[in-house]
Amino acid sequence: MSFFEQYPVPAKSQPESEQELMRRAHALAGFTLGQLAGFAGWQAPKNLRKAKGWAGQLIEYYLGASAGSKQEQDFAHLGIELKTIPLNEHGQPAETTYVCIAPLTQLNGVTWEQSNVRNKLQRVLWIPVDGRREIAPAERTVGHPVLWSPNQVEDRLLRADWEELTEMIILGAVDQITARHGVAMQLRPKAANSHALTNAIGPEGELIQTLPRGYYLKKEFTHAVLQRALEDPNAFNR
DNA sequence: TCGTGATCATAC
DNA sequence: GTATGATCACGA
Repeated sequence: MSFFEQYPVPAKSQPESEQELMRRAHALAGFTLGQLAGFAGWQAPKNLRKAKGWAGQLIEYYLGASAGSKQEQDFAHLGIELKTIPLNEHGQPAETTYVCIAPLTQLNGVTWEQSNVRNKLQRVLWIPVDGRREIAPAERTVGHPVLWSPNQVEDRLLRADWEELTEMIILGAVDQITARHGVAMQLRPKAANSHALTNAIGPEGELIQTLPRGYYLKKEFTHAVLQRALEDPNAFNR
């Protein structure tokens, strides 16, 4: 059977329902990134060193994510955020997962419920992809999708980390935050290079310039999320 | 070996 | 610069 018989959807079109999105996602499982790239007329890079977002953008294309640099979920009309997650030889996340840019000013009164982190993570479609570096991107296989929403325990973990980090930012201690802060989620540089600067709050409450930061999910947390899906296939059904 | 800090491509 | 998509790469 040809790929297009299994995937009779005009790529790049927006899925109209969660069911359609999931049908598309399931149809990608088992194919390599090279096959999918070929069907789409894309060229697979030799490695991801200068194409770090390539796999994510290829999956976006097939699932019909509204491309763009807008600060909202990939499927805003469905309330779903898309994340490709590279797995190592043990089936564990090979990388942390970028969530969103961290606001470093005008945080007074912002609550977890209003935060961009929570908005992005409220419902995530995980697409596991072989992330072994010794294998060429074109040979890496796409896995079965997992549609996840944080359970109470997960939400509390994320909230606690967000509140701790946000508190430090508000108190002018952003430059003392390292990736070691946080249990499930950490704050790390998110910039073109280490010379990039953005506004933040200083120790005396004054405006300072610092490296732009982003929120990232730690590997262990993401691993637990994916593990929960494997142990109970119905865990994330609604 | 692996996590932290650094970095790459692209759109606007 | 900010925001999207992320992974790289070196020092501990």
